[in-house]
Amino acid sequence: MSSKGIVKRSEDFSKWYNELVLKADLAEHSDVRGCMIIKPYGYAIWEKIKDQLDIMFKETGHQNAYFPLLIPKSYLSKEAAHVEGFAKECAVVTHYRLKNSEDGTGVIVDPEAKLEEELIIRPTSETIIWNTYKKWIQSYRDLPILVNQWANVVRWEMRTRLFLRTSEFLWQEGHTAHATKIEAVEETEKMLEVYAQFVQEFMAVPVIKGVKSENERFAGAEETYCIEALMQDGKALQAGTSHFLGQNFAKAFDVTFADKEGNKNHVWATSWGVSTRLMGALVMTHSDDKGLVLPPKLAPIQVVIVPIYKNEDQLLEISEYANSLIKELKSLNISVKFDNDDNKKPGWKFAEYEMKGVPLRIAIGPRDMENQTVELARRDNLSKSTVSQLDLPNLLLETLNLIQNDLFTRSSLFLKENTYSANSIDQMIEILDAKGGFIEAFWNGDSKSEHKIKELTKATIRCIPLNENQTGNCILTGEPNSKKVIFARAY
RNA sequence: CGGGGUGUAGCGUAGCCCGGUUAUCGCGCCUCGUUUGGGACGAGGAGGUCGCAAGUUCGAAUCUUGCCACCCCGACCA
Repeated sequence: MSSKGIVKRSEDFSKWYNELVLKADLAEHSDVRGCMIIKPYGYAIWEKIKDQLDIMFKETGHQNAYFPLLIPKSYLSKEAAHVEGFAKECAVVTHYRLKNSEDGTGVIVDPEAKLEEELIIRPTSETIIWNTYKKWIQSYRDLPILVNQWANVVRWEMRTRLFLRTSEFLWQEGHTAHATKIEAVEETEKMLEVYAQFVQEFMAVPVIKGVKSENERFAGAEETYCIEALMQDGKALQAGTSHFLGQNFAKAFDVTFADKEGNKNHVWATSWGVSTRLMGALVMTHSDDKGLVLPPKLAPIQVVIVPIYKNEDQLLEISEYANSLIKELKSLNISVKFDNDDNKKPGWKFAEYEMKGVPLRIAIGPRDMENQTVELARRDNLSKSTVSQLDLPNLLLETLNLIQNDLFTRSSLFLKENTYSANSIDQMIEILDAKGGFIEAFWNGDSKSEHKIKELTKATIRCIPLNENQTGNCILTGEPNSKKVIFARAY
């Protein structure tokens, strides 16, 4: 690899992703296995994601709260399926103190300081939250509880990738409590809709909404709703999940409420989350061989201005114009950076901002100043044009909107073009081996068939699409009246 | 956690098989000057526990063992 650029997607998609994340300054590996350092530029994108989602959660009536990182080990085991799902990947705190080692070479765990009850670092917070909700809920008047928390969680993963799967990751987890099943199901579906809207409208990533098969369901859920996205290499990525938890956690933690008639009932629950994995989806959906491509709505810098000059006077003149332009752009809520760093040449800056995915670049040189123009370059399609300085701010605003739309149009087309239907296992394997993608096929609903298909094709059922009533013959068994599902090889 | 690979300056690397002066080169970094419309050029300079630990040896980047990290492929997963 040269110190410039990154490997091509067509050569090694996985390597391309890794290099891009590092070179675009999004994140790097920490010294602790499986953990990542999210760098300021990467974190700025995450903050944009977070801020927008937070607005949307609040618009739908939710409030933020914070529950502890450490959870008593015993809580996890209260819900059988839940402990089954998470026990194998929990970090455990066993001691609360260190002391100097006797040979003076460092510190050791103080064996005297063993915890009576070991604590686990949350892999998710259902247990501690439901243990708390028990205290919060007595009557139907206490319901619904609509709470979200922004937090970090730890799942001890065997194989990690920056953003896509790390041992510690950032996410939000919504946890709601309801008096009726209908209301809880509605909440689950509502939040799935919020996710779908956010991902499509802000990330410009098209998704398929559906529910998971039993195998793929969240540990402890009655039903897991999800949005599934398709990456450029033809692999699927689960972008968000929303779970209808039924009364499982209410029963496990004995959370009941008195209804209007005074009858005691168990509370109905939901939980839903998206994580820093969305960053991975963002990268793998839009970016190209020159680096990151960001949708304007999530770009920390939407417009970069690069001056081109031969002497101080020219720079001064360009700066003067640039500063007045910046003022106008700020009033239009466009984030802009004027890069007048004299140590870097324009060509270097061009490449750098392309790597970082800045949607629009303006280059201004003496020639432009003379003609009252600027050179405008779009990151998404790499087009360049010379445009008038007159009414430039509005043009930029329009172009940013255009880019946002074009990205979504393009990724939607990709999704459409890479969604196939298959009538036989052989055909499915053939398609998957050739180009990946989503495969629509019929499935008899049996877990055993699902496992068998996975064994044969390495593809899993990504989801059973919502509002899909079509039936046909099962791709494995040929059974009639099987339901239509989406298969793919997945991250 | 299994199989394979890699680890040498901030980054990328040569040297390792076959042990022997002061560890190679490029990029980046610092200073000065010239430059600036697609990753500039010259001169000078700084920068190294050769992943970590132990062992073999007169002598280890090089050989042996263990450990760690990362990458690829499996199993598991958001």
